[in-house]
Amino acid sequence: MNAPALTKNQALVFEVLEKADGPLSAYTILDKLRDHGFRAPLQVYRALEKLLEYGVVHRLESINAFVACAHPDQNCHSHGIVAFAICESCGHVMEFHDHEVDHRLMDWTRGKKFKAEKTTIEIRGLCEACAA
Amino acid sequence: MNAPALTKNQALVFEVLEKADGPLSAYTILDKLRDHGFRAPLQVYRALEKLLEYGVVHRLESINAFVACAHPDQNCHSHGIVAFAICESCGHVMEFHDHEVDHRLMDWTRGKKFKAEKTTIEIRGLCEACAA
DNA sequence: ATCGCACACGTTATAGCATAACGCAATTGA
DNA sequence: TCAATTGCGTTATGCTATAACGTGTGCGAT
Ligand SMILES: [Zn+2]
Ligand SMILES: [Zn+2]
Ligand SMILES: [Zn+2]
Ligand SMILES: [Zn+2]
Repeated sequence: MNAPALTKNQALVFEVLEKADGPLSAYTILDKLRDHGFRAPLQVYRALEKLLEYGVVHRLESINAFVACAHPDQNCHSHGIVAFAICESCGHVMEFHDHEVDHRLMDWTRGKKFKAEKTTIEIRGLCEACAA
Repeated sequence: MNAPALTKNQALVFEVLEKADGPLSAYTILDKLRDHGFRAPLQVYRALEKLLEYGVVHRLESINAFVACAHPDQNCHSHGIVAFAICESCGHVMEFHDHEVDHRLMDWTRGKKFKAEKTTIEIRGLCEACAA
């Protein structure tokens, strides 16, 4: 899915996520956009839905939060499963891809004839700075 | 963490999960236990907290639900990361382990000096029966 | 024995996350 | 022009999870 021009609301939500130094919940985004006229959660969720579809934002399932894609130039959807390491202390997120992991999981699903649609890989723990 | 004898509430919650043929939300569990005196979400969440700690129940982050461990005899905590394939049509869950995947993720975290505490791997899609 | 502590439990209230359902306006394409 | 699509705003609601308080019970230390 390639990203068409963003609408006003989509651009606002995306900008907030890009500027943030970590993942944000939908309601946190809402609060940051009240000055721009946002009043209701749906305004955020609807924008997020599109941004996720375009692949420019990722959802972190294990913490109910959203983060701008760390690889804006590439197309995340095109190079396999996206994995995240989430620091539970400072909140920073590292996004990475590992084709070998993709391969192993694909092997498993093929063996089980399971049709994978969306795979979540999230490692929670402490980043180097916080573990010290 | 080895499981000590379960308390009454813990046993009731575990029994519900074991008998279910798929993951259940905490509130669904609550409803199933109203006849046994359960009245409030906390009764379920407190039991789940312990069952998760003992490793006999897993939490599916991507669907906010809980499932009994599929390997009751083994100790899931002892053989690496637990991965799940979740059918979005029939709700069935397959639990598996792949040491090669564990290895790759561990390699990555070591390289980044990230101290992993808990890793989530969840594949959502369609099981063989439902994909047909 | 009784004090202190840990733990499970019950209850009420609240916080946090997400969507349903309605209507309106602008765009597009037949 | 008409119908279909898409985005938007608003209100209301539903689902998920925890805070805060108090009770009772078991158990080891004094
Ligand atoms: Zn990305
Ligand atoms: Zn950190
Ligand atoms: Zn297990
Ligand atoms: Zn299925």
